[in-house]
Amino acid sequence: MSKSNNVYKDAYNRCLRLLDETRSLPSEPELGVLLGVSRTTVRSILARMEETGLIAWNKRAKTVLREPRPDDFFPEEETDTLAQIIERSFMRRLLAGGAEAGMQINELELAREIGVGTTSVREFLIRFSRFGLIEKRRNSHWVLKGFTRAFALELTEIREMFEIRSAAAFAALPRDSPVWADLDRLEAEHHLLASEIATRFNEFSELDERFHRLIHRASHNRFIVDFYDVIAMIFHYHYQWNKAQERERNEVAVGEHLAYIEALKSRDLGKVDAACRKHLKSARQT
Amino acid sequence: MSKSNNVYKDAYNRCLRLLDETRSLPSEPELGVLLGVSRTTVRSILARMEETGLIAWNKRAKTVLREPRPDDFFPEEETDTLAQIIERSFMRRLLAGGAEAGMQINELELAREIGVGTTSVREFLIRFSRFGLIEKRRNSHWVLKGFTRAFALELTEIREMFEIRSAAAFAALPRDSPVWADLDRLEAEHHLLASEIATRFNEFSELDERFHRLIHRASHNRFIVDFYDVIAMIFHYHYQWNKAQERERNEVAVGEHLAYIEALKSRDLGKVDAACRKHLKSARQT
DNA sequence: TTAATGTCTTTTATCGTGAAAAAACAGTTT
DNA sequence: AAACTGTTTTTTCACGATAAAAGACATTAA
Repeated sequence: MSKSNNVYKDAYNRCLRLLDETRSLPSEPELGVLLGVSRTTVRSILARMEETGLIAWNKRAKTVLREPRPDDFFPEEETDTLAQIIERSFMRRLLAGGAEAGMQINELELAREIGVGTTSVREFLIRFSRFGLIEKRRNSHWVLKGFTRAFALELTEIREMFEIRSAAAFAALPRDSPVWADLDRLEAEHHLLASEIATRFNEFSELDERFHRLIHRASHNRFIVDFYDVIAMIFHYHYQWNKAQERERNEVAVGEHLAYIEALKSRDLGKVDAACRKHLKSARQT
Repeated sequence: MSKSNNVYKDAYNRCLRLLDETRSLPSEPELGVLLGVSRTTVRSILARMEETGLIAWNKRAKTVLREPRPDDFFPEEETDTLAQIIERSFMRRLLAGGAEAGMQINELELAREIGVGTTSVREFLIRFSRFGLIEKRRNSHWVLKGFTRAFALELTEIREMFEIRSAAAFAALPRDSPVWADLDRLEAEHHLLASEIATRFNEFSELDERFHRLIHRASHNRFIVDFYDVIAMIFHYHYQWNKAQERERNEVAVGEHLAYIEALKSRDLGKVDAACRKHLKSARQT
């Protein structure tokens, strides 16, 4: 079992959803772009669709024969990357079990527990190390630094520096920059969400991330943009863990975002700074 | 050839230098701490030293029999980590050959060229990616982003933010903090280097790194401290490449450092800020 | 009874290998 | 000739295996 074919399975599932919309599928290269996979994978997908009677495939002609049924889909859990699987297991362990600082992490044990090879675990840990939660002892084990208060404060400090600077850069962008249209679109989504906050409050975190990423991108600095990965990762797991007053918190945040957007659109640096700081301050509480 | 014994060889060489100073070696655990390796490795070293007639080893007694000769040492190049070897090859390729942005990086090709397994190259690239010079396409190759002017500017922007903040934190440290003694020591070293700048100017880069790392550490923020790795890496290879007016540049920098140290010692935030900015400004030129 | 040495076990670092996926090449169709 | 399909080659991803190095346990000396 050297490599799972999750790329194929995931693309297959997404391709099934395309069948609902059309009578016939586009060309192989076009499908490849659409699904974000190579033509090799596209052809495997088409081959199976033909086999299961979903389409008739003859060279360029790919006619849809029937609607996909639920059992045509591959199970969700088979579409995950190994990296995702490892990350989830690791984070669960970290959040659920005792995640005391100083604890040592054992590659082999982790690999056995998750049921994957050691190489994948090693590579995951190396990638994960940039989040500042673990550290490597040369020729030896990894050390957990813990989800401590100190960590949160250090993260927040950088976040504030970067966000304030990015917001200023954003406001200074010329009127004809395409980001203003993006901002308008996000503003509309915020209004929509605000009006249906009672039922859709859990969709906020996704919107939140898109909004902040847009702002950070205005810095035109790869280190600032990349750092948002750290923030996003922490937010992601923090959300899953701490659901207390989620609705209220999100409602407040939407309001702050709207004020923040307003300030950005005014292009008044003083206002931007104030709105940004206000939002960050309330984010800091959690 | 699953794993080279460079840890052993390097520790062996360092242990040879200890023989000059003493008549007999300390206990195994003590030696382990001294050399930074496990007792297993210490015992391999002792075993070989006994074999080559350097010491007489009987349980606790480890008497030095003769001075080490040059040919007792393992060749320098055999003491390098695989990671170091890969990094060097990679950087040489990057700096020497055409390092145009957008170029693809091929794991397999790199591995073959350097003569190592693909796993090691992969792990190196993952670690290296945090420097912001390369980027991964999922399930596909790495893309080189290039040593461009933009990269230098983005790096400088963050560096300035972090350094100014760290310097302020440094100056605010209480009088009884041990860092002041460290600073005094560094100041003395700067004076010494300044007086012998004609012959020792190439030792500056090492001093420079220690100085800035001390300041960054005062931020007590792991992200700031870790970021200095990026700066140090770039400096390291930049120095090797651009030796023009090295002496003059370093002489100026030593002077700026001394003024900077003076400002820190005054604990006057205004002065610190000014000295820090001045130094960063001239560093920016290059 | 503390701290060393001697011995055995576990973990890390690295490689070769093979399937999945991408990419390159060659031949067709419009 | 531009864009597609068919076929072959190359690269990435992940595994198990193995030597180096670390770590744990048992024994002995001071």
